[in-house]
Amino acid sequence: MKENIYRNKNCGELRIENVGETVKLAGWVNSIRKLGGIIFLTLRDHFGITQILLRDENMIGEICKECTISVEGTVLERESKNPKMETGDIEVLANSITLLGKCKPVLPFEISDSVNTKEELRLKYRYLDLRNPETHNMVVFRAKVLNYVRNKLTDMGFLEVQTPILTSSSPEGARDYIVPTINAPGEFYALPQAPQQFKQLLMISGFDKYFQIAPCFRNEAARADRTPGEFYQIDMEMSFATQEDVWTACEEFVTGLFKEFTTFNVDTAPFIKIPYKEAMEKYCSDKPDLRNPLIVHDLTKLFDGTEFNAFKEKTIKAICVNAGEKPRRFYDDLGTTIVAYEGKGLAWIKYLDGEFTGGISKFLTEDNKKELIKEFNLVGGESIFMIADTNVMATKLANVLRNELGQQLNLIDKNKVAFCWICDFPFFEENEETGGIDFSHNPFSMPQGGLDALENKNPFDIVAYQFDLVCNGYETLSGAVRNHQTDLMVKAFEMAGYTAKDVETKFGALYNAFEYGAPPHAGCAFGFDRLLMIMSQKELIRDVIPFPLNKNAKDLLMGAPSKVSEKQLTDVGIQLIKKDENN
RNA sequence: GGCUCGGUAGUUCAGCUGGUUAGAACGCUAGCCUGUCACGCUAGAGGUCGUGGGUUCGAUCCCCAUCCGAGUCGCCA
Repeated sequence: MKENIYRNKNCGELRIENVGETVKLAGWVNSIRKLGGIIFLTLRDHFGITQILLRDENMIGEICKECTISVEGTVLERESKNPKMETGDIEVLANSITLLGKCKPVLPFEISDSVNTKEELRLKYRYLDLRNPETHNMVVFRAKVLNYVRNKLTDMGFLEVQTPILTSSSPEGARDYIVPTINAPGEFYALPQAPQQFKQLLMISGFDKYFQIAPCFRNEAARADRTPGEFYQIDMEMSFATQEDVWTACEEFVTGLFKEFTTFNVDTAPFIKIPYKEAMEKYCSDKPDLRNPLIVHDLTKLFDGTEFNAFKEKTIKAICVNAGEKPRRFYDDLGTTIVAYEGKGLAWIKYLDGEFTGGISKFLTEDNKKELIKEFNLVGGESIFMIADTNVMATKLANVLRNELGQQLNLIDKNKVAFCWICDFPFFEENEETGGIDFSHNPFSMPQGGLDALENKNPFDIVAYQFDLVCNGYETLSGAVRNHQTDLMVKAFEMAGYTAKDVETKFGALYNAFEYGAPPHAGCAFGFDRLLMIMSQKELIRDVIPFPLNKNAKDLLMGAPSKVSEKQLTDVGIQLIKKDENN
């Protein structure tokens, strides 16, 4: 450390070898312990904590916890060492102390216990929360990962390109954040939801492989694993590339990442591929947690013609598992969970000593029993959980049930990281309200079978070169082979109810560019914050973001969003509607 | 926007069927303490029970409204 007027060493580096040296440290007062005659205080900075010994009580003056001070003194070997501290063999006997920044005596929360404080308060005083080594280290970890991402992708031949933040509104997808401007009152920029069009344009410009740690903005609601407002993607695109090329590149990148920063038992490449349709059948989810071994069975056919009213004319999804000796309460609570997700209930039976017991067992016919034994290879001790509902609801609830059983029966190995590619996503989906055709995922992706498929296949049977990388039940990446042919694009949009003119106005830049020789290209984007969340085993995405917005996309520290002056509004041609007059 | 849970001291929480002066721990203040490291001991200060209304002899507690926060559904191509 370069010496200056405040310090010549940091608070994490002094060891037994330094005994006898005169040093100068600066940092925050972490704790003060007065023992009558002598005072121990610990000094904390970015690098660590060192104990300071004061032999003169008067030296403490008005210094209290969390003041910043500079201490000049001699390194001593401690009389009683502390093996829990890295610097626990030594202490610094203070010759002089300078108070640099005074702190109020009562803090909004104790720094050492900040993680147990109400989140609202932590966010309002985020600068104090970030003094806690646990939160502090998260920011350091994030920086290290960022650095690795840059180096690794650069080594792999990707070129980092920054694309505009002030750009134009994209009509598809999430709602935009819009930005007014004094240059064109009444007109608005939009913040990018993703650099999608720009990265494709870069491919058309002849850049071979692109990446960007890209800020993305979506004006949508938050979840525990989804920050509202803004987030970061590791955005990638490759020209003259196939789906497999993207998979290979991503597997190399992501396994390297987990190996570098975690000690988890990570799946080795190549990761297994599961077509969307199969994922929905086996797991009732397009983001299955493969650490969970449970498989969903469809018993609709098995119960065809049943006299059990709750099962009549319903889709039946079932999970069979040996739940061990669980009390009745366990089954009831699972049912409550299903009802909380708007299910009608949870049917269950147990198979013990060759007999079906409990729950709805009395409604089973002899045929039902035989077929159940065959379907699940029952040997005894199993419980079968069944959901009867509409196809959509039964699928949704079976997913809830699978996750719930996985957790409650401890079937999930927390030390494992399970990856899978979910591929062959449907290109179109039915609009539930109008019955019309909508793009199901990404209108820019390439339909498998090309123009021929678009013209001749049932639209809902067409799948796209479109994929997600799922990790422990989280969607960590979404990608696709792009559609780079204008005739295909026009046809696809036409099927979804748009005209060629619409395509040109909405995606003008990209549409025009495709007419000047576009390379076949493919790419993807990782959710950077979500990757960090998985790597650091956090349950809240806010725990991996230095200055997160709260659930309602408010910045409690800076007070954003906030009102602006009349002049600012006039400059950009905006007049606010008064709320009271609006009702 | 819907649903669920929550808001009590600086912080984390308890507070019984509605009933005397709303408690604990940590933190803070003062005093004592020369080897602590979650230091210890003694004493003390600190409350608009989110806000407004209602029921009641009486409301932290029950009801209504409202604000704030979290989770979740919708939403997130």
